[in-house]
Amino acid sequence: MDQTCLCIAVRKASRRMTTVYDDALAPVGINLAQYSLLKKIRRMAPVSLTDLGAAMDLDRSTIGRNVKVLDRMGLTQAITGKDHREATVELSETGQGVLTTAIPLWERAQEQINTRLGADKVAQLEQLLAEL
Amino acid sequence: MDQTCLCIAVRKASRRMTTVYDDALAPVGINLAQYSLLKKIRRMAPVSLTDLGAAMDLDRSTIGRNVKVLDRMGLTQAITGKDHREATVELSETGQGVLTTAIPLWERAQEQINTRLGADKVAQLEQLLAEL
DNA sequence: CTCACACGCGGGCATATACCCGTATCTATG
DNA sequence: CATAGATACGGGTATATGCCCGCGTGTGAG
Repeated sequence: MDQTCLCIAVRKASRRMTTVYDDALAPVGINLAQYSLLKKIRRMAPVSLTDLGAAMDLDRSTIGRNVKVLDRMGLTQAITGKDHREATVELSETGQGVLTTAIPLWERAQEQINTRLGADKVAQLEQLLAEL
Repeated sequence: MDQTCLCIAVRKASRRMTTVYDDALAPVGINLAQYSLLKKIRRMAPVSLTDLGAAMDLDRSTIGRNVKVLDRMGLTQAITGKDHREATVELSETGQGVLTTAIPLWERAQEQINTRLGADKVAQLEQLLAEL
């Protein structure tokens, strides 16, 4: 008997669900990870990479690299503060526009999942995941 | 109000849980993704990369690259069949040994999650994830 | 004021993952 | 049998992610 591995199940679900959101966001040229990062930056801006990492539960270096991509896309910009160690970032105007456009697309993906699973099960799932 | 994004929650859970399993498996020098792949190869061997990909819900090229790593580690080996297009793989003896050693470690990680969440909630979670 | 230590990052290294294209091989049709 | 179309991969390209190391910057203890 093959014991199911919760971790593998979660990873698989993660991949699949990410694809749904990525597809939904494709028209604006960003993926879910970038969307998530943009939203966080908007909320926290101006924010250091370290703080972003802590808030998103991601390694600082990961944030650094991902922000670099957003920078290259012109969606974010660095701000120079007093502490010359910090790389503080905020959304560019383009970034704000993209995020605004992206939100309804993201909501559509949310609805897609809600429809497929049912709102109560989604809530249940969120609850369980939060306990991990 | 910040609507929680199920996808982001799943991704976060995936990262965190993967770390737990990766740490548990570290003593044998493999991570969860590799463990999962080795187990699948053992069950299906000799198996083509395409079939592995289908079984694991992963892109074929991803399987190819991941198997290459296992190959380099000496855990798997290629078998030449009649169809010269296929890259059929199976576990090496070392790979079998590593997998055998890894299983108890993996089980410990399973237990860790079970303890933290409770068996019933784990079952619930698996159920919900399967519906995605 | 200085210097040791803490802090914030970038870059190196490695894996995981996906998509696309080109090549090699097989197969089935004419 | 010859060739068009289907298959199976490998490699290129790009992102996401983590860990570790080294460098530059801040800061507080003496």
